[in-house]
Amino acid sequence: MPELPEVETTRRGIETTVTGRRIAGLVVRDRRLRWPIPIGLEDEVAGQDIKGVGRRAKYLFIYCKRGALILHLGMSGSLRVLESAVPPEKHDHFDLLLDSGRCLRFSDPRRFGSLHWTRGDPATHRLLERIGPEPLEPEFSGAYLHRVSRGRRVALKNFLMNSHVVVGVGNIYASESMFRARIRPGRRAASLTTSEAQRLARAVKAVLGNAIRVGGTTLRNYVSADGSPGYFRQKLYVYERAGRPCRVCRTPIRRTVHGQRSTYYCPSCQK
DNA sequence: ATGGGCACCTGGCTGC
DNA sequence: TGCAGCCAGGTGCCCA
Repeated sequence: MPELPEVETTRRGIETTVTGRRIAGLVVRDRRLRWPIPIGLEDEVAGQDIKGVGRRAKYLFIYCKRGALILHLGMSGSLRVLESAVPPEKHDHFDLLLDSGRCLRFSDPRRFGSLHWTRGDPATHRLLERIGPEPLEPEFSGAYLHRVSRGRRVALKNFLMNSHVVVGVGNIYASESMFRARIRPGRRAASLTTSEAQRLARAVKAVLGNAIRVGGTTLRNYVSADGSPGYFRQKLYVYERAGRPCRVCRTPIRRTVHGQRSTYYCPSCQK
């Protein structure tokens, strides 16, 4: 479920609960996430003081005095704040217990999520050191997009989803951004003109920014940190709307596949 | 360097 | 009602 807006919503949702607290314990029930949770992490983390919560791409950071936890929600993960460590359910893989008595519970049916610990700056962690700019930062601009797309033959939608180009643009928002920029997702990246690159960068910022403002899109069973669902608070223009009329021009939305992922677009609005 | 495909996993839905 | 088949929001890695 989580794309960048959902991850940022989660970050904000846990921030005030965990900042300034001490970790009373880490309880791991299933280590088999995308990367196994290291044995002994419980001892490393217990007693650490939490300084704050950060995010880079879709990775969440819990900064501690002597290191940081690096968390990823994968495709089906969620992080919730509980008043106490009530009995866990099937996919509740670990709990971070706080000295306040509260519990930060990680749940992830598909186990594509992950938990790492680093003693250094998490931004320089092996998984993060070579990724592209944040989409909402000024560094990500039309000029940047135009420059890095020169000579690239991949479909624009895949290009947008490449974390070396820009981070945090997942499958839903890639389609939505292409629609907002009125550019066909299957075009080669190199075909972007300067004005189209400008439109596309602005579209990505607007789509992600709006989604964050309303607390994430949320399809199916995503829950934010307080457990609220937040269904469809963002209006989707093309995603999962194949065959239905375009909200702008009524032309039926088309579905295609790029890089084994569903792509949606309006054949009339997008050129 | 680039692009394409695969892998990791479970659950929900569809259609027979 | 049962079951096989297909699909799903991520992303690191391997190979040509």
